[in-house]
Amino acid sequence: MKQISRFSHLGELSDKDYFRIALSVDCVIFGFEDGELKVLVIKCNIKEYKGMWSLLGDLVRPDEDLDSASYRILKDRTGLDDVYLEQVHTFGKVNRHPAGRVITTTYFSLVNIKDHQLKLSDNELHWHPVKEITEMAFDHKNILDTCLERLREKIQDHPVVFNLLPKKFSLRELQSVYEAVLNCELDRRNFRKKFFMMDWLVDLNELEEDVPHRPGKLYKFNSSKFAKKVKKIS
Amino acid sequence: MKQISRFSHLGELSDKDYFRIALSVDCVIFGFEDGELKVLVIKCNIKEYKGMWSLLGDLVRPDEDLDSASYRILKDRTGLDDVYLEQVHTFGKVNRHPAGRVITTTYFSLVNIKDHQLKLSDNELHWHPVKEITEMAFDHKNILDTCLERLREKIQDHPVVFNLLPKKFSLRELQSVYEAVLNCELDRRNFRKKFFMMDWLVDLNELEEDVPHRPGKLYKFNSSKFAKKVKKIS
DNA sequence: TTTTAATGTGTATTTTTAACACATTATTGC
DNA sequence: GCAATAATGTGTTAAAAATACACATTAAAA
Repeated sequence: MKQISRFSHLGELSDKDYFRIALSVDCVIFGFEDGELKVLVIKCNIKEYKGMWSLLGDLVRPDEDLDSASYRILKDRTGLDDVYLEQVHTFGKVNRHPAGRVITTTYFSLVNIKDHQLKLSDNELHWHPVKEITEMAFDHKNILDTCLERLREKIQDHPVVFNLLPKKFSLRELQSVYEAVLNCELDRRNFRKKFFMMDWLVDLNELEEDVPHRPGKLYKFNSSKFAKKVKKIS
Repeated sequence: MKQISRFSHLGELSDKDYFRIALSVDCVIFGFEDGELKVLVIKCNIKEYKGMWSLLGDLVRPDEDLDSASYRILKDRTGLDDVYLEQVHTFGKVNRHPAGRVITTTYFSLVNIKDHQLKLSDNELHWHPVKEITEMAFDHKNILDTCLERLREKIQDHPVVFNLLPKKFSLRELQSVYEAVLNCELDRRNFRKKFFMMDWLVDLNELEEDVPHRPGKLYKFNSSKFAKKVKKIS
């Protein structure tokens, strides 16, 4: 490792001291199942937080980009490749990790749970309803809250929730995702109206199957027609 | 330094390897002067970017919180104490710093330039109009752009621009700040209407002095009456 | 005293958001 | 097969917010 000469005016501390901070990445991986927003968590096995849920994370390797690190964690854990990933915040309190100084950069991700059931053989891994999580290891509850808030802002004007759904979905399912994320009820007519106006959907001229009621039309996300001007979901 | 046992499953790399990433903080310090948005920059003296402007930054010390590090930089450089500071993004490309692996967390800050002219004796430090900066050392132009975009979003519904102004200001000055930040013209009547509706201002019943035209009324920021529901500035 | 250049104010129009009800369709149970 | 059920699908109206726009007032400067 070369000298960090840009900071050489700080003579009172040697470079060696500065490399005593570890950098990690934690991923808040959101999924949607049974009408609920869920998050992928794992049982913590360090003694201070034994048995509590924690987020998926790992240390950043010296030779990988920060974004690549989050991508690697996601891919290793879920087997998914083409996922939505967004950096949210970096948490850097001195004592946030009992084992030493670890600063963590957090990302949230949106995946379709059904797409990677296979990988969940690891029974320490678990999809947990976000609403029911009150406590987590480390500062992970705080991280989860921060990412959830970011997600709520994001879906207001960016077409990202499609990542939580299968390729083909009904408007009912789409609305259900919004309601789960925002934790509120939405007016069906206004909801549909807005989505048709925004041009985010393609009508597949197919109907739902195996639903215990009148089947709804199926749509897919229209990736080619991102509306420049976007509107809030009411 | 203790073992980072949470990550101990990663047997293929020793802990030592992980501590070869340095963590820095860079501050995008915005000011407002002569009707322009400015940013505090410093001449870069590492050979790869000799003479180019760079942001104010420093390595994070092992025993200080991440937020404290940004605060320290700001205080050391500007002498200001009670300033607005917000974390924006962490940049972590492997080769972003020529001297080695440095991941940087960036903050933007809003200060009133007039409040700390004294400290600017250091002539490597310089308030530069944001609009005129096309190139910077490292990835700092990218960082500046990211922070500017965040600032633009922020001022839409949060009362933060007051930090760029003196305690007492006219509506003209306030509008001028918005126009400088958003880089657009605003309708004076609508602008005033909205601010009065938002209840962010206190009328001081004083008039501007030493202006070469009819003096406007002076206001101060109403810190006690944060409106819950905020509106976009048009 | 006149000119200049800013401050200060109100209304009408358009756009967006929010509230709201009934007919239609496929499934389920009798 | 038929009735009951539970969802889908659709338009209008009212309220709120955003936008466009013009003229009288005031103090300084000429």
